[in-house]
Amino acid sequence: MAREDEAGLLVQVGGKRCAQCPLVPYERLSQPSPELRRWIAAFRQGEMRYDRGEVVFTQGSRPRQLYTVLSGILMRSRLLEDGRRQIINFMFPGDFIGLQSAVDSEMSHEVEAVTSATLCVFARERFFELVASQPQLSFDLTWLAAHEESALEEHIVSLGQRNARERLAALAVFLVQRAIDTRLAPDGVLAITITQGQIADMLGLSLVHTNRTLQALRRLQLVDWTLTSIGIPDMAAARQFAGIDGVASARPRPYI
Amino acid sequence: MAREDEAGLLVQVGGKRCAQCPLVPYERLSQPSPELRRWIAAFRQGEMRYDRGEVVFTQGSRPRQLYTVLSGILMRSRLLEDGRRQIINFMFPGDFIGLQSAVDSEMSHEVEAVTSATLCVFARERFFELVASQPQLSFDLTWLAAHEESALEEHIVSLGQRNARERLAALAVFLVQRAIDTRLAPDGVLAITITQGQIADMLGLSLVHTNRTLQALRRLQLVDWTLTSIGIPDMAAARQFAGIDGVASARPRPYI
DNA sequence: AACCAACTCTGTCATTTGACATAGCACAGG
DNA sequence: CCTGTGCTATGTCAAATGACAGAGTTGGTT
Repeated sequence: MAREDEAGLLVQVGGKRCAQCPLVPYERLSQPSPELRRWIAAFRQGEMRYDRGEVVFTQGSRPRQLYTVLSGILMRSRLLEDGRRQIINFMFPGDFIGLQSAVDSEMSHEVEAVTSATLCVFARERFFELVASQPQLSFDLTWLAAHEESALEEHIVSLGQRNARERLAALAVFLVQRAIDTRLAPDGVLAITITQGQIADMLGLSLVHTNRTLQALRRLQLVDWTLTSIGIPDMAAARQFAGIDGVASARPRPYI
Repeated sequence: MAREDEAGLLVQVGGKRCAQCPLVPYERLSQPSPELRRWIAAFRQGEMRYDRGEVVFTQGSRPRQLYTVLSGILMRSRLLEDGRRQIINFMFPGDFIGLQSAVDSEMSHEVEAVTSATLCVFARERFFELVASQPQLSFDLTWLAAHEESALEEHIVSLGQRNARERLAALAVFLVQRAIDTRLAPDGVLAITITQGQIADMLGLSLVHTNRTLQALRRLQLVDWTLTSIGIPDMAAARQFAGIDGVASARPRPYI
C-alpha cells in the first residue's frame, strides 16, 4: 500500500509564482498582505505534485518539509500494527500539513493523495524563523491548528455518538461543504474517488455495513455517494439528519 | 448539569507568584527561562479555582480568558442537541485551555473540572501581543496544539478501530500515563473520581456495556478501575492489549 | 434510624454491526 | 476476446453492543 516519499518531484519555482498562487481566487480564504506574500515567496522551497495514492510521508517518519495544499485533496491516516487503519481526516486546498514535524516530533500518521494534488513546500528548519519574524503567520497557524482540532472533535462525536447512517451523512456533509468552500464542487456535487473501503476505515464501520448503509441513504434521498462523486440533494435535510449544528466559522480561513 | 461561569473566583495575584508556580517541580515539563517567566508573570491575570463538576466555560460561548492548568484534572466535552454527550479529552497540569477563543471563534466544547483544579488566567485580547512579542511561547503553543491533535487522533483510533475492551484499556493507559508524567500518580495508581457514565460518554459505549467490560478487564487483571481510582497492574501488558505503540515524546512538554 | 441521591451491578431481550462467502460489474492489458 | 483486478452488492449467520428494568451499595443528611 505505502510507497515511499520519492513519489513527487520538488519543482523549484521563483517567488514570483506566489503572486499567481492558485489559492488567490478563493474568496473563502483570507489572503495574506502583499508584503507577507513576498516574505512567503522567499520562504518557500517550491512545489510538489502527487498522483492519487502516492504517499507524502509515512507514519513514524520525520519529514524535513512542511506543506500547504495548493490543489487537490489528501487524507491522513494512522496504522495499527495488526494492519487496521483509521483515516483521521481529509485535507483541502489551504490546509497546512506537518505541524508535528514543525515542532520536531515523529509524525503520528501518514499522508496520502486522494486526488492528484500539488503542495507548496517549506523547510522545517526554518519554521522557528517563521514564528519569530512573522507574528501574523504564527497567529494564522494557531488559527488553523485550532480549527483542525475542532474538525477532529466533530469526527470524534461522529464515531462516539452517531450510528452508521448518521456518520455517513455527517461525513458527506463535511466533505461537500469543504469542497464548496474551496471551489471544488461548483454545483454542489463533489467529484472525488473514494472507495467504500476508505469510507469504512474513516467511520469505523465494516466494508459490508458501509455498503448497506450507503444504499439506505440513497433510498432515503439524503446522500448520493458513488465511487467517483458525492451529491447531497438537500443539504439542510442532510445536516438535520446527521445532527450537525452547522455554524460555519465567521472568519475566512487563513493560509500560508 | 451545567452551572454557569461565575463558579470560580478570579484571584488577583502578584507576578511574584510565578516563581513559585506549582508547575515548577514537574521534571517532565520544560521550564521557561527566568526572563520568560517574568514576562508571563506580567501577562497573567490571576488564578481561578474550580471544584469537581464546576464548568469553566460552556459550548458556544466566547470566553474572554485563556487558561493553563496549574493543578487538577478537567475534561472537555461536546453536547448534541438531543442530549447526547461526547467527552473529547481530559486535561492535566500544564495543558493550555482555550486555543479556539484565542483565535476568536466560538468554543465548540465545554470544559468542566473533574477534580478540584486551579487555572492560571490570561486575557484573550492580549493573545496577539503574546504571539508578536514572544516567539518562544508562540512556538510552545504550536507544540501543545500539535500534541493535542495527536492525542485526539489516538482517541479517534480507539473509537474507530478498537473494541470495547481495547478502548477501556487504552483510556486507562492514557490517563495513568499522563498522571504519572504530572506527578498525580506517584505509585502508578491515579486517584480520580470518574463515573462509568462518564467513561461511557468518552468511549462511545452504553453505560451497561461499559460496566460489563470494566468487570471483564478486572477479571483479566489488566485494569482495575473503580469509581475513585485507576490502577494498572502491568503497564506493558495493558499497552500491548490495547494496541498502543507507546513511543513517548522525546521532548518534555512546554507550558505557559 | 430512616431517607435520599448517585452510583454500580445483573438479567433479559432487541438491535446494530461484523464475518464470511460469493456474485456481479467495469475497466485495463495482452 | 479473454483474463485479471478492484470495486460494489447480497445472503446468511454470529458476535458485539444497546435498551430497559430493577436490585444492591455507599455516603451524606435529617
